[in-house]
Amino acid sequence: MLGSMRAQQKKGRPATGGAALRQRVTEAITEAAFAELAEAGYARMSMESVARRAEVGKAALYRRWPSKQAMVTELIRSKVTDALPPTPATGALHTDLRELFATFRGQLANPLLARIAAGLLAEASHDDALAEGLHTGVTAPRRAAARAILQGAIDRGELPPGLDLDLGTDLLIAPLAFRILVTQGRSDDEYLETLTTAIEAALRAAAH
Amino acid sequence: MLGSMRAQQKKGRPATGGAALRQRVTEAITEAAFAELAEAGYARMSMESVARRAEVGKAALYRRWPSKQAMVTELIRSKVTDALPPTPATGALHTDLRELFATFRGQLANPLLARIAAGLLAEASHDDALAEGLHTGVTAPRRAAARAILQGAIDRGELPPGLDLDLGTDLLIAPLAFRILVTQGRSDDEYLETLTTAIEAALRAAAH
DNA sequence: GCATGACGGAACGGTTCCGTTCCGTTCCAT
DNA sequence: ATGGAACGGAACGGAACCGTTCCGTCATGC
Repeated sequence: MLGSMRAQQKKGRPATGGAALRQRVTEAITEAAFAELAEAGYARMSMESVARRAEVGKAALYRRWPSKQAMVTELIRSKVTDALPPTPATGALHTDLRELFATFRGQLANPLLARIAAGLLAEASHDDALAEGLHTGVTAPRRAAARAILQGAIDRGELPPGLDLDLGTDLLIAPLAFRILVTQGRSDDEYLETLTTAIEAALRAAAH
Repeated sequence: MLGSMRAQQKKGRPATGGAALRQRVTEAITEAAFAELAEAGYARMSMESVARRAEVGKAALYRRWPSKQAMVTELIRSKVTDALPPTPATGALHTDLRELFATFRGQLANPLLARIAAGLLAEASHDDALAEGLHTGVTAPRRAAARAILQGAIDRGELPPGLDLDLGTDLLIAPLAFRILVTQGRSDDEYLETLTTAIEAALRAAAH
């Protein structure tokens, strides 16, 4: 998981025994890094503030990652791939949608992650490695899940075969993401139900 | 327009005549600032790089604005309020929507603005003044325009009175903004037409 | 035509940050 | 027990940046 954590077993070294990176320290750094990332954003976050918050020497950071960028991208990647994307298959479009929305809401509800997410999306424009990591780790699997739901509904005849899949996928992601990340309005169960009904109607109409 | 541009007419000063801030310099700074903002984002943009790009002394910047933050917020505000929000009133929901989407697309199509927009949204989380400026200058008028269209359609009986106006407004903004700013997919006339039809259907279904 | 003040350029002090290096201490596998 | 390595803490060089100040030059409005 931590790229630079390998024990650096030099060639003829006896390596009689010794100390290993302590997990408590790694956890403290991780938690502090996410907190700082949420409060300040990537550009304003400093390795010094992370170390201070974690009550850790800065050297402990650089013992684990070679740079600030490496640390952040790796933390994001592991955090995000932990929360695997869902692929509901209830057999009916309405309930599939409802479940998908509930899962998205659950993942975005964490205000820490929500604040970080907006910043990372912007940061990705100026950082190709980060953009790539976000795409394969976050965007792509979620779009794939959304697409699978649509394709299933088409196969069952619940949606027209001419459905614009790109537009359809946008409709499954954009309104909810927008509401939670930008508008920051309520997204309770009643809202989710209305949204589900509305998007279902939109999908049926979104054909060429 | 430029907050600190006032002539500083001290009390008894004769102010016999003299030099004024040269417009060419102001224009060069403005253009350079937007370019740097798009390439680097707010946090990475430096006053030095703006001055360098504009082929201008750094003092010329501080003669106009008291700080980096003041410069950026004021530039954004003036740029954005120049492009006034539209309020289509064609008398029919479908054409109103279509016109609104076309206007949004026109405003977001500028790739310079698009890159800046995502960065500013993220920045706003950490900068209350910027958030306030964006809300009153950008978000609020656009949401008001969207709401007006919906209310008109309700009054004409084209949409149910029970329509969730918050959700409806989201639906008018989120999918298109998401596609242009995040997905960066095509948004040609055919897409806009399909989107219009889909959202129209969603609105009719988005009632309590 | 003449004073006023903006101009480009350069330098500066002060701050912040990155990434490295060095301590003396503490943990841990052997 | 013992030794190797990670630990917290501190300091460092180097770089970047903000905002200010000072120049000699040059455009402009009275």
